[in-house]
Amino acid sequence: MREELNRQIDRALRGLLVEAGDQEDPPAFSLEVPRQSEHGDFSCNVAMLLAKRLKRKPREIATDLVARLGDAGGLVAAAEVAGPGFINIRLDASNWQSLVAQIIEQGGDFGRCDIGRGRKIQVEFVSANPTGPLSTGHGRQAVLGDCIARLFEKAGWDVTREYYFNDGGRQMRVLGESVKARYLEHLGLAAPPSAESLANPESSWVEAVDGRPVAFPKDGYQGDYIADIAKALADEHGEALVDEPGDGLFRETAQKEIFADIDATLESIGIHFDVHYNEKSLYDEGKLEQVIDDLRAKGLIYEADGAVWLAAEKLGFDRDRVVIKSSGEPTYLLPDIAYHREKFHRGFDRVVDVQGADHIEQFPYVRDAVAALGFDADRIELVMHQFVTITSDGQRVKQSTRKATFVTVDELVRDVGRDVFRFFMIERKPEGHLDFDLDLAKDRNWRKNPAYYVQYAHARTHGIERKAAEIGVAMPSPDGFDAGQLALPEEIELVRKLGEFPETVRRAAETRAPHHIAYYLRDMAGLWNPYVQDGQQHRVLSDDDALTAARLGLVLAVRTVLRSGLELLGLSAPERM
RNA sequence: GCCCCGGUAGCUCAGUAGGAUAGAGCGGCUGCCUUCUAAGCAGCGGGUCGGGGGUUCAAAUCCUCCCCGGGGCGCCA
Repeated sequence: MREELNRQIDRALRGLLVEAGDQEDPPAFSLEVPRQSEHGDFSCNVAMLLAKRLKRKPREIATDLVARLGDAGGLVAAAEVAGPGFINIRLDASNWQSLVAQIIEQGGDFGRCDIGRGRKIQVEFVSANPTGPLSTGHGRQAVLGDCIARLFEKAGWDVTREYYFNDGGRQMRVLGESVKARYLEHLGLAAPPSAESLANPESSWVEAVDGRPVAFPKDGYQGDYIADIAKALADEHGEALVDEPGDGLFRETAQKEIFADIDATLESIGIHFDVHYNEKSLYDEGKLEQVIDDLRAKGLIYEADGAVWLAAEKLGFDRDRVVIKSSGEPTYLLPDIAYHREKFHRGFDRVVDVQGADHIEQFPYVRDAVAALGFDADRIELVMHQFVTITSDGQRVKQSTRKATFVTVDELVRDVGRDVFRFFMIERKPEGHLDFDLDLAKDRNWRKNPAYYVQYAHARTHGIERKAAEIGVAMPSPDGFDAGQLALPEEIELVRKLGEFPETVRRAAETRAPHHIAYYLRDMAGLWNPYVQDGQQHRVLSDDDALTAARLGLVLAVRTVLRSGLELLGLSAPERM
């Protein structure tokens, strides 16, 4: 509809330019849905854009264009000049009415597009190290990444959801040390600190427990889950593991169990990954050495102070970065570069990294290093998101990762349920802070809680269908009603909103911003709920068979779009509530 | 000091390929239950779009300077 209108305006425009003796191409004008419906279905700004070029008054140009548009026929019901030179266009109502049948016919495909043309895109998200339960920040990222992936699927991309599994490096060693410390403590063998602990500079921290000194790693993980794992190991093996290094069985057990928990958490909010990519495999397959060699060949690697450096200044950064520490261990940067190069080797046309704001600084190094290795850096995109705060009773709920007093995804999901969790996490634009209103999220009142409000709008379509069945009225087929019956302003309004869905999906996909879908759904529900509620004015089920059929068609169209939208956010679309 | 992100109604936030009278939810106030779910709906009140300059026919939106908040600037990840 929009495209057709665009063509017609373009044709009128070219005619006008030819007559004016102007050889240039017409300007790129906008054709938007005005805020106020009194301004018509579409509004065009082209006359104002041309004013200077043609040295004529905008309103004059607009008037000429409207005259030329007159021949359009069929599509346009009325076009008028307004304000400083807008051309406001009202479409013939039949255009909107026929949309209802189209939506029903297309079903879940309404809103789908083929921007991706089947190309391969990878969305990497969560990628949390298996050192503890998922925090709310991870939860936000999980929902965000998943919704972005859903949008890409809707836009015709072949999507791979990927979790980069950090199982190499120091962090996992500290995890193992932490478990071992708790293991010794549990067996009453913790004091004094073991020789191994004291010999290791990373394990020299001594913590007082019940007045006794206990060896515990510096920056160790203090959560109860560590003690639980330790206890399970003690129960199973007794004192047999006293001489086992922290980096061995302790680390492996902790990693496995914690990851299983993470997986279960993600499962509980409906998130699945296609690939779990192991950092360790990059080590095992020699990818790190390859990257070093290739970067060295480009003159971007040098040695100094016993470490290996990336000459980042040559790439325009303000300082160089260590990629292999003097200890011989790579920093996170090296495997990251290797990993991202692998993404291209694996054939992805486009790569999207979803990351928290704390990682933002690192991204350019990875991207530009991969670019230096000969890949198109524009094909790597970053979606950055800020963190989550939890508010209850007007107060911030205090969170500390170090003390392991943070609110976990599990706790939140237990309190508010999966659908509300997802909706609240996706409702804000990624780059802004997200304030999770726990009281509102817990509120079962559908009027207040926006997640329920949208779901309830969907459930209402089924409520009407149930009522129809009761009185023996069948739901119509796409060609089984005359949509011309839908003539009330609020009905046209509803259909117009339905018509915006494809454009909304496209925009959300292109800008990687799923919150647009959440807002669209609230708007849609905000039109539909009142329509249903105010049934004195326009009951769907009435004595007028033709009108009833048309309104039931509207019910089906609304349901189709609401369900598609909920699906894009990964929410259920309940039939009754 | 440098880099990134925010600053829009009492609160939480939409709105940036420049468009007309800046929107929503929550909270507040006032109404509506013989109804396809009142777990709902209608209405009212609420604003120097952080501030100053600039570009433009037109700026919340673009440029610039400043203020405030968050994050980051490691041989941590």
